[in-house]
Amino acid sequence: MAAQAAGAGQAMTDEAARSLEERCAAKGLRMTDQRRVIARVIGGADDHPDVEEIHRRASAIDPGISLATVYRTVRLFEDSGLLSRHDFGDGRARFETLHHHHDHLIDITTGAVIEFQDPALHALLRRIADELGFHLVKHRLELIGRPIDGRAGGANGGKRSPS
Amino acid sequence: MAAQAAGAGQAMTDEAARSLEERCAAKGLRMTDQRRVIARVIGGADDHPDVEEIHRRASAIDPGISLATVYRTVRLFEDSGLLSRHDFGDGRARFETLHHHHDHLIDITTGAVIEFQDPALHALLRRIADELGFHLVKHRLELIGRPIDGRAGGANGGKRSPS
DNA sequence: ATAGGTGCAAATTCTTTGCTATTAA
DNA sequence: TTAATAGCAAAGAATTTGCACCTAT
Repeated sequence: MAAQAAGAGQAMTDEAARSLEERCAAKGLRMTDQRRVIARVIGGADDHPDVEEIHRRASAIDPGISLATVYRTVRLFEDSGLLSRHDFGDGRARFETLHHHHDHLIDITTGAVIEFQDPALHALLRRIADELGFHLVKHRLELIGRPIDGRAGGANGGKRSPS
Repeated sequence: MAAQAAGAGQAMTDEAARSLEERCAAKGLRMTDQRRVIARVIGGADDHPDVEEIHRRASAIDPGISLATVYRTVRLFEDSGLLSRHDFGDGRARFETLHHHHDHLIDITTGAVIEFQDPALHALLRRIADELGFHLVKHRLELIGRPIDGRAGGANGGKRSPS
């Protein structure tokens, strides 16, 4: 089987959070309380929160954090190569830590996001770019699908459905 | 060769414009002067203009057309299945008529958009969705690439660089 | 000490909408 | 005729920014 669902069962609630903080520090970023909290929130998320959701979760830990700071921090982390930003079709940007490479399939009926990875796909994309005379720097890909009757939610390994 | 650049040399300045107008009428849309002009602009474009650019080009033909009308028309055409909307990373939405299926590669150095189509890619995407338990409804894909030295602009068949 | 960060509110940017006058069918 | 449309300006939603005050390093 080429494509396999990924990202469902990783135990990353605390470990990845700390490593995001670590990676921030390693990048030489000034670590304020706010950034630490935001890093923990994003690193500990197993979904793809938008800025407001990150702010909501961060506020639960430290009520003083402003939305502007979340925007600034998320931008900073992205520019530092620690986060990736996604556009799932609703107006807002969604974020996740940059762990293993994967792409997303969006359930058109629920909005749920399923992660998958497929080496053959990446090889093909690289080859296509190459044939057009380009070195593939990165790509944006979302599949939009409708569950096949009978095996609908099966691939969605316990992921919270994002509204 | 699997992927081939497409969309560069089609003679569509007038023919596709008329056919977009025709398709609008065929869909039962009320054809106002504004819609006719906007249809001609979009149908005649060989690039991927955003709303402001469409408005600019439409205004050159009929100065009375408002931006709001362009937004409404573009939305209408999209909902009628006559247009596709793209997000190339800059904030605004880009549009093009829905002709043959293709995807886009964006030159990271210039922002130029190269169209390509690759049947093997689409087959693979369908298969991936299928393996995850989904019927592939549609997909969003952009490759971001850097020209390989020596054969840089070669694949870009006379396409206007979109700022 | 001080360059850089934060909060707040105001500003931007892209897009949608309420309302009245206009028009295609 | 009359329901749908256009223009205009005001409203929204997401994101950015100016400024005075704080704080990691």
